[in-house]
Amino acid sequence: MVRESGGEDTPLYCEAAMPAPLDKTFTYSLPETLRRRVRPGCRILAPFGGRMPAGVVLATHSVKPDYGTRAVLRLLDEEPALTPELIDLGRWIADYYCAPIGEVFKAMLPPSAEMRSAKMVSLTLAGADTAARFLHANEADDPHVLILRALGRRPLTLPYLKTKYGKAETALRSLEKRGLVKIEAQIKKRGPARARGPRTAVQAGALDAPPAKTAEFPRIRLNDAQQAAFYAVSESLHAKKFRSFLLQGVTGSGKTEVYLRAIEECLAIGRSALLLVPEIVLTPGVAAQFFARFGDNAAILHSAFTDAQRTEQWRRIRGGRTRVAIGTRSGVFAPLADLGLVIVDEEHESGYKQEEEPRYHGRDIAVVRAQAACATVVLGSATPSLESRRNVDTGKYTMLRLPDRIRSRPLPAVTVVDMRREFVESRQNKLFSRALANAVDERLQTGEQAMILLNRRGFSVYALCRSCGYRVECENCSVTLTFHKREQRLLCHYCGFAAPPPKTCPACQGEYIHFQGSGSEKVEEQLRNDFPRARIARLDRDAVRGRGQYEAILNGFREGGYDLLVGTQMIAKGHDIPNVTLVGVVNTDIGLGVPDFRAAERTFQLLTQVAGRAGRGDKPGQVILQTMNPEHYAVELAARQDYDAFYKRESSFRRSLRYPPFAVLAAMIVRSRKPEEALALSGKLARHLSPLPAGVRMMGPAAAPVVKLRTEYRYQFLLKSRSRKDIAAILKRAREFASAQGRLQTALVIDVDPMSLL
DNA sequence: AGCACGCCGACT
DNA sequence: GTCGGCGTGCTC
Repeated sequence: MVRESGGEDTPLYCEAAMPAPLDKTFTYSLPETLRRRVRPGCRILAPFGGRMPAGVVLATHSVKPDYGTRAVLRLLDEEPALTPELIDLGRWIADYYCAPIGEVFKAMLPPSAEMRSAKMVSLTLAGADTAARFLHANEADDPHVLILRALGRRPLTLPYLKTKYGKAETALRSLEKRGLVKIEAQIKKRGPARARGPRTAVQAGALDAPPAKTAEFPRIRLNDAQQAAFYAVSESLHAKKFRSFLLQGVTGSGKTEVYLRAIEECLAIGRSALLLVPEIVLTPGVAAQFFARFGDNAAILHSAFTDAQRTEQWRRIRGGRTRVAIGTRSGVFAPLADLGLVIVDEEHESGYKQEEEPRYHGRDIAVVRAQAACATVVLGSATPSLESRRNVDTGKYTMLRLPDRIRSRPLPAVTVVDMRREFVESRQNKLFSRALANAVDERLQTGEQAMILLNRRGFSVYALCRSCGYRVECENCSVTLTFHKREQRLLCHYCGFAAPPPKTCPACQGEYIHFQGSGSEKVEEQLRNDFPRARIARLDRDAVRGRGQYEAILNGFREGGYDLLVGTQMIAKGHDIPNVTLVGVVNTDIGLGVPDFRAAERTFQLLTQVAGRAGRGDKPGQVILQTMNPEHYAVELAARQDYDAFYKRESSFRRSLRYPPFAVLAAMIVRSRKPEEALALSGKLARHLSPLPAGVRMMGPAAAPVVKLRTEYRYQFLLKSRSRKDIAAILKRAREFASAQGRLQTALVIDVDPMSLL
């Protein structure tokens, strides 16, 4: 090991995580001016390949590497952006999830950093000469001339020139070749962003809702169960040791109030607190409630904010100006110092899992982070994930229950309608059973409201030719296109591809194209048909295109502007509308047919959740579940609102087939634009990995349920084992194999603890 | 992932 | 002859 002398505490090099899908870190030399200023956790700009991206310094040292180094160009943070605690967390994530370390650290920071470097185009001496000659030329449409003229005034960025002038790319290339301009990766003029004075998100206009006054959200007296839960959490907070709780409470049992008290207690002790919520729950209304309680001491991290707003909120946390952060998935990386409490609300929500690199689970990271910080973690849900619930059984988590709805509202009465019998008895193939139609009618008479759920977007599931059976498929994915009637187009729900609905069959020119199956849009239309006087609103991804639409529709419904609300699972999430006394589920079976071991769990959770929307006021609620599988345990037990029985039943299924939480699962997907390449590589990988250690089972390679996704063909492996160590070792070998195959690193996707197998 | 470099068809 | 397509290989 060669040590150079740089003085005791003046490092000569830094190790940095750079944004590329690579497992390694990169060593840069530090120019003299930066040697004392660059510290672990700081962001830097450094030359990397042909660009100048932002990286994160993980360590500094004076050990000369045995390869040449390039110098850090610029320091972006005088104060480290990441604490040592978060650097360790990032390293852990990269290791645990087999994720490229640079991608991990990029995901841990607000998004603006990357934008600070850009390619600059400037004139060479010869170029300046030529530009001067063209100054008064009249060839106004030649991009070469236009660009030279523009550059004659000052250097410009490449992206700017590309948007301003057509064919800029081509023109610049030839200008560069002729030595008239030079293109260099450089940083923009702007200096390192400086922290501004303290401003809350409300003041910054980050939220649409008016700043609420504290009086609007009075402190509610806790009931006995809430009190007991709060005491348990409080005790743990005071102990300042790592401890995990699972807070199980049915919808409306007052979990939020327990969270708020716990956060207050944590602040009183002098430590900071973090609350994670699923994307959909973090609306301006929720944010306002939070600000009302914690005022300027709260920061909100939400992907719906602009980059500038997110950076602003992040800086307030990092600067210690706020001790409470509320955020969605990536909020788990909030740079709070001295963290005492982490709460994960609706911990079972799949939205906590990031479905792109790095594929981490926000809830699981929350627990790991809490452990490292000696903090208390509270996972809350009405329908806990099997993983979390099992951790109670094994003693890792302490269970806290809130069994009652506050003010003792009764649980709704649930009816299961067997749609097979319905057809036999009514001889009609209708979307709504007689029971549901009658129940809706009743609500319209009494002025009460109803929610109708069909968990699928669009109008119909596919366009089918009556003559030859051809079904219109996506150009990029191996799935059928969904018909969206209002927009009059066929849409791919996987990649967004859109096509006009064909008038005749593309395969046989047949004239009878039939739109088969039903989505939320058709439910809406059918309701308008059957109940012409009802005022109907729809809530799904298509209806909430613009900012604030979600809230607008929901508020309209809450305020009585509509009688019926139709929608996908979006209508099932966290909101309280007292006048709703009926919830109808048109087709409970949609999720059950999915080839995924979590199908039953997801169905149970959705049905339980949506059923909880009925009768939250003083009026009792009614729930009608239409199904072809009335005997399926997910349907039956959701109808009985019996979580414990579901947990038992589902556990025995998972145990016998060795699925999580009784085994560790990892998915590997080999992908390529060429189907034969994907197939060949997956075969090679399988051979490379065998023989597997005892106790590890590998399923596949097999075509992924959606073989072709976004123009790529995918073959899937599933690894199952009791031993996480064994799985990790295999994944490591798989990655090394992929690297050794050349440019194929990104051809292998690894998903540790996958939530979805599509 | 970007991005540069390099080697082959169809245009001025 | 050049332009520009995208296969190949690398990034301290």
